[in-house]
Amino acid sequence: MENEVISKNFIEQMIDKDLAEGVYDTVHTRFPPEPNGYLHIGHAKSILLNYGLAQKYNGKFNMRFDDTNPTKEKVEFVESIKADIEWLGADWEDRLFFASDYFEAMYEAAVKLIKKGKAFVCDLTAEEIRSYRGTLTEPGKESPYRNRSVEENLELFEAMRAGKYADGEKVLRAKIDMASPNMNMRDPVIYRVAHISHHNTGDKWCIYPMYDFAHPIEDAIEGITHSICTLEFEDHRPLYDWVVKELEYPVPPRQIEFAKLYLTNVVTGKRYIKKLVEEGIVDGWDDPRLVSIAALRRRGFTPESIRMFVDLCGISKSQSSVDYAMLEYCIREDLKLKKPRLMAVLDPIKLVIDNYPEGQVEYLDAANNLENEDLGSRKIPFCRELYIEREDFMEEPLKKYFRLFPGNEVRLMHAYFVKCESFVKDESGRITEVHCTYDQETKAGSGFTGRKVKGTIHWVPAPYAMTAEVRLYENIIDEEKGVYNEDGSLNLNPNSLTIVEQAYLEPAFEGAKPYDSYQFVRNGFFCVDARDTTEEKLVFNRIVSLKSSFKLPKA
RNA sequence: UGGGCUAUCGCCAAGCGGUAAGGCACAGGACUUUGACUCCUGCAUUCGCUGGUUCAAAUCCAGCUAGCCCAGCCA
Repeated sequence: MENEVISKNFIEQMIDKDLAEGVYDTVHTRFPPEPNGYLHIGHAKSILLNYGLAQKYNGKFNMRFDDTNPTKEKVEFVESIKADIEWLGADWEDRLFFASDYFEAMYEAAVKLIKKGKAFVCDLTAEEIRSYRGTLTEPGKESPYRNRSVEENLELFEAMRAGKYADGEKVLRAKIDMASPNMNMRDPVIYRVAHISHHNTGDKWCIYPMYDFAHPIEDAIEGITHSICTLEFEDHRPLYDWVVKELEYPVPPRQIEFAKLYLTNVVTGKRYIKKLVEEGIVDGWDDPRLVSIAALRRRGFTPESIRMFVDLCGISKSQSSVDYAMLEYCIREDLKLKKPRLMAVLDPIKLVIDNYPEGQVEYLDAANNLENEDLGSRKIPFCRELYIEREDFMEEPLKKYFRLFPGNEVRLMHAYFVKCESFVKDESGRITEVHCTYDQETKAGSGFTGRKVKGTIHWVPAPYAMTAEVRLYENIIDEEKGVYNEDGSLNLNPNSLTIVEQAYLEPAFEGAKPYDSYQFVRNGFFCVDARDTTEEKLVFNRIVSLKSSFKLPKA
């Protein structure tokens, strides 16, 4: 079947090389988010990449919260992150870790550096450290505290831990090179004082390690072989390697960077999403217009579709922005064969079948999905009065329009051929009713071949139709102007607000559950809203529209 | 002459010295219980630019250009 050769991405090539050269004899990856917000589509790429690599190489995948800065972290976020990752299908088995559980080991590691003369306690203020650091083009200068004795450093560091200093009073710094062209190597701060309660360790600590120091230690402790992160950490790799080397870990992990996932016309920055949420422009982290995992789930995207998407995007080091259409393609592709195709009329117009006996009802058998018989079938009541889509009737047809117009015959999906005889307008000229006659011979499935019809339209039985709200979300970013304005602010699309339509549905929707996704014939893919649906009221969010090559000109 | 990274179709992305994969999007056509789906067909004489090496370069070398990242006691 699938005989296409999927070439390996550059990370897999590096791993192959490592394995071949015996640098590592296994593959161990991890996903290390800081619990300071919700996960979005970009994180999904990283999660699936790391988890996928572990699977491909028969290795292991760890889940680890990188919680070394208590000022930004919350348990609320660790719970949501765990839920999102599970939903995506990445399995960390019994390996759920917290960086904060390694604080003691990190403290010991810092002591080791001090003893080696590779770290010192610095009394400079934050501003002084900044000015001593130099600039991008000029080297920095050494701190006056740089040459304290090992003994003094040890004593001071212990006092830092004991809480003898206020926030900002002292820091521990690595002793590397103030003249390095790489800013990260100019004696980076590796421990700071912060008298604040930590979500995991409480008040046990008042000093916290910095990312650059903590991360390599976390990886080494867990036996991570390939520590995969995004491009902005490329400049940090020399420091990562320095820490791992000075601490003398027998099998040092390797950091590999890849490009973040950006989507066109979508806000992916955590900062901006937070702003949208706080200003009430969207109604929460799971607002369907966002691309957080929670939002995508609420909108009806499946884990499978997201995995397919991430797969399709590929892994590289070039900064890129993937077309939103690719995401839509993935959900269409995943749902089209596994979800029922049901009929719903979003903008109704009444259709009366004049030669169909008043009061008569027959239950037609309709396949749930013509392409997938496994989905079975349902019975739809058919009667004299139906609703059809307003755009499926034209008083004066455009060329190549083959739906309903005076004198034309079309098929009612799953039912009969119907021929338009007349129509009714109100005072304002708006069409209110279309009158047809049907041909009993032409019942769907009867094998009738007498004549053909160019168009087929969907419908709903008027007396039996259920009503529901359908929300059509527009992209929150203006598609033409792009994401940002010239001043760097977000370029919001005023039309992104929910457009609510009162839809008429077949009775089959009875019992629909939150997160259920459906195909509405010709209207696209919809998901039962998880937040706003009640027992009396069904609300659907549109996941994606179907493609349609015949577009009616706009009025 | 600060450092690091990246540049292949509108958007992703293979390619690793032997003469430009694939997907999305788009455009035609066939089919159709909807114009969806499916199925065909088309879509880079050219790889940021300029030179050089070679029988042969997107792939090697040199020089340019453009974009992204770095001066948190954030991650």
